[in-house]
Amino acid sequence: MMQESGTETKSNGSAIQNGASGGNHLLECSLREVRSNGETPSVEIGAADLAHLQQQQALQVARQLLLQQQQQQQQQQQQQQQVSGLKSPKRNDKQPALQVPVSVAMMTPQVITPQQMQQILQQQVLTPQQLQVLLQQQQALMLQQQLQEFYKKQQEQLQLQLLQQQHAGKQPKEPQQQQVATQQLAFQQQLLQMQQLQQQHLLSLQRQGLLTIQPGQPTLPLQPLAQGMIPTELQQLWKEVTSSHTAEEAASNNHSSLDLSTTCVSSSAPSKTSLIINPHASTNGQLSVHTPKRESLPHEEHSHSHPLYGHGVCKWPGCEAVCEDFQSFLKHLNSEHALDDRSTAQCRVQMQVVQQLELQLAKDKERLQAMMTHLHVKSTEPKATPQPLNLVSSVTLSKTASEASPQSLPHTPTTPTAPITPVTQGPSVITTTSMHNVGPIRRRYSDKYNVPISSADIAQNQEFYKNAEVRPPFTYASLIRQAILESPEKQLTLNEIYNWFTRMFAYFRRNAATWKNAVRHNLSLHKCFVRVENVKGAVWTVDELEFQKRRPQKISGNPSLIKNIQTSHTYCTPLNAALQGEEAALSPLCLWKASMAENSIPLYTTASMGNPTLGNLASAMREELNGAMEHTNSNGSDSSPGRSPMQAMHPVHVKEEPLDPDENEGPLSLVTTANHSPDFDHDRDYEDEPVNEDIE
DNA sequence: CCGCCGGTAAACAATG
DNA sequence: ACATTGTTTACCGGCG
Repeated sequence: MMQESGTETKSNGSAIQNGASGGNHLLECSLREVRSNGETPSVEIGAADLAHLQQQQALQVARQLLLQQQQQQQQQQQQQQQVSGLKSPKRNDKQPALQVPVSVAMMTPQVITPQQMQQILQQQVLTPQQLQVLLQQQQALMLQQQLQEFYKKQQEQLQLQLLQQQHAGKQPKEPQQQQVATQQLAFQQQLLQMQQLQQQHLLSLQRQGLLTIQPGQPTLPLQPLAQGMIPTELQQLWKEVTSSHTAEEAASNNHSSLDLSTTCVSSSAPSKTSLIINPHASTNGQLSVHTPKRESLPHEEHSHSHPLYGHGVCKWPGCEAVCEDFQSFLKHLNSEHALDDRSTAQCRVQMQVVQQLELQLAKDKERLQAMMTHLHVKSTEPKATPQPLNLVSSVTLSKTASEASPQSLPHTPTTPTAPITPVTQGPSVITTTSMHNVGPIRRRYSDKYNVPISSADIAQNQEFYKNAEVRPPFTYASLIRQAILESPEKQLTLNEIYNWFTRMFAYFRRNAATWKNAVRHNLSLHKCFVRVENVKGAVWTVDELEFQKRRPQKISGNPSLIKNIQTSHTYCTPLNAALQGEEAALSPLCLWKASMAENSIPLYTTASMGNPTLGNLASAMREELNGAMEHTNSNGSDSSPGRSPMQAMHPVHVKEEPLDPDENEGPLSLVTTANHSPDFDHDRDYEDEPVNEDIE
């Protein structure tokens, strides 16, 4: 009925309806939502904006790494080619999964130098899989370092200010000193705060079991990560800064006076450079990448290395000021981002961003693991695997995808390939540079592309959509049908259908108004949905026959596909097989799978740019690979996916079973249950939940 | 180019 | 009066 959808509908409805006049773009909607949500309580500054910018920062790091890796991979590829002659570009990933020193590389909490990386790569010590992990670790570390550096700079700035004040106000004024002291205090408090946050983060990770390590799997060096932020270290840094500043000062004084008030900024800039750079850079050998060398170095160097500067733009969260050269950047940095409330607040936010990223990273890693496991499982199945994937990918992406695949292979870090099986096409998916699809919403998809599935797959796919705010590549009709069929009674009220949507798809948790309308529209429009009067109102059921009537045309197109589908039945659980027997064309189960393959590389991320809940890094990476830089994936992996397994369900209002064609529940539901996903309608599951850090 | 399909928007009625 | 549910129409874009 209506009583239950309350909150959600209201909030969403208003949010969207207000602005969504003509534009039928969810993108816009999501943007709007984000915007309206930007005003999350906690943070004073436009959290969304900050988050977005900060995300970009993170992306920057990822980008660097990716570039590195790509280059290295290219080299690697070249080597291979040299060795293997003209051998088909289609290297079959059989890469004898060298179970080698991964441990060394993987477990080391330190950032591996490019050289080391290169060595590793050249020696082919690592499988792509391992590389992926490594990459992720590296990213995490880089982030940590960035943050660390950030803090160092803050410290330095503080120090600098201190110096300046001392200089400027030669007459030591008590108030000034006090001020400085308080600033120091404040900053130290921040450090402590940071520590606490970090610890909390760790704890939460542990609670979530993210810290538990899968046996053979090298996991994130969380420990080291945490250490990277540890207060003691930071405080040590602080000390270093404080103690070394004299030396610094001396050095820098050679070039300019520190007195900003009297000296024009340009002259002070270099001094800052030197200040910013040195002391601590050395404390942590890993920082070499980012640490600008002394001022003697060409500006390019600086611009390359300063994490807050790039592409002629200040990358301070929320800033984006244009600075033609590094010098002016430094000026800007010091003038605009001095140690004040705003900066510290931003700093705080950045901290949270990093934490989010870490969390996300962990999750994504888990997901990756699941994906790989999944593929592994699948690999045991005959030929099914490779093709479908390609098909799927080519569907959403471009047709060039399949062609591109061979070459592109090396690029894909996410390739689940190696140790597992010849899954050749992973890459193709990733590499396809088609971005026209980003545009989002419309895809014609997997309806047609059915892929063999195992129940495990389904579960994982479900998990995927539950967490990832990716538009599911299914038609509304398919989804509605699925929802209904999943229900114990094969019938649902409208509201229950809504709830199913929100429960199963993060995407629908976010973009509410339109899809509800669409659901109603579909229910009414399609004959296959039958409205049945019920005691407690009306429920919707599916007329399978009707439903399938429409399908045949669709799938008719591609014989090979059909073939796949048919073969696929074999692999489906008996129940599923029964179900699929008739509706191979549309079995949502298969859809799940297909989409999964498709979406493991969410090109068409629902771009909600400023989403406070950061986009997930992996997606970002993929996008990077795809060149789709502009579309950040709002992951709404709001860490609150399948919660509320609530098994208690509304007592049966069993009425009629209009259709028995399949009294079998699809395996989906089986799996679902197994997977703890809340299978039944619980009209409140998500409504009371944080469903929306976004939806107001 | 056309027709089909699916998504979106919106108007409207019925109902609670 | 309002929200929900349900129906219907129109339009758009992708695709075969």
